[in-house]
Amino acid sequence: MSYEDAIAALADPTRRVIIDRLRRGPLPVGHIADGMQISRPAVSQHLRVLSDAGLLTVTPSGTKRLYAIAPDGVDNLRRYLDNLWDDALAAFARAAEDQAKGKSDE
Amino acid sequence: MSYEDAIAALADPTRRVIIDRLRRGPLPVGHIADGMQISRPAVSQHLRVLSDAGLLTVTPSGTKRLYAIAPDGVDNLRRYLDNLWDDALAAFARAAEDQAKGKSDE
DNA sequence: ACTTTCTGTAAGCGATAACTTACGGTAAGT
DNA sequence: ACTTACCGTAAGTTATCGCTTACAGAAAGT
Repeated sequence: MSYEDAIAALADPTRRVIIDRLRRGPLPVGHIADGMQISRPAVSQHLRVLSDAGLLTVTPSGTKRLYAIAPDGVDNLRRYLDNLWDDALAAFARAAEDQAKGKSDE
Repeated sequence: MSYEDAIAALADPTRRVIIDRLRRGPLPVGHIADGMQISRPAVSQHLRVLSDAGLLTVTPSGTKRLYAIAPDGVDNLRRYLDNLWDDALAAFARAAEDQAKGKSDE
């Protein structure tokens, strides 16, 4: 749910591959695992992590389970980075000013 | 340098604490480590990871070394998430449409 | 009812990551 | 020249993570 879990989930390359496969739309587990170099249970475990992080939603459809990217989860992380971006720019500008005035540090 | 390294670096809670301490401006290593519950060498190791990921810049100043957030590095990650956000929204809208038409999956 | 399909979970193993202490090295002050 | 302050790196340990195989369960078809 929190952006902390989301960024931890997206830190894994394999999970980003899974996310990439869901960019076009929802897919069942088997279809996601097809062509991947890891076992299907491994994919299931990754899907669990992504779901717990609020990045995916699940909708059962018969025996299949459709996974889809949850926009809200992505937005959480996006806002964190936007905030960090703003602060970084402000600090950068301030440091440039201070250096022009001759101050080096605190 | 790449957003992959950046997201892996920011996945660690301790490294996010370090980033938070640099939001107001550049700081030397000792000042960053003060008040933290891990040793100073541990902080140094984290700073190395963040630097390698392109999230920090280093400017030697006497015996001290000033670390600062690199806006470019943050922006890399920001763009990745903006892209993912766009795709997620489009896929979400398409899935809602498809469901309205009665299609369940592929 | 039985089989098939699709999926989640448990147990166990190997690799990696984060931490510690100890050491080395550079810049400034006396 | 010597000391002090500040910092990075090496070596070693412990915990966590990602993977595999094996098993269990639910839904649909025959």
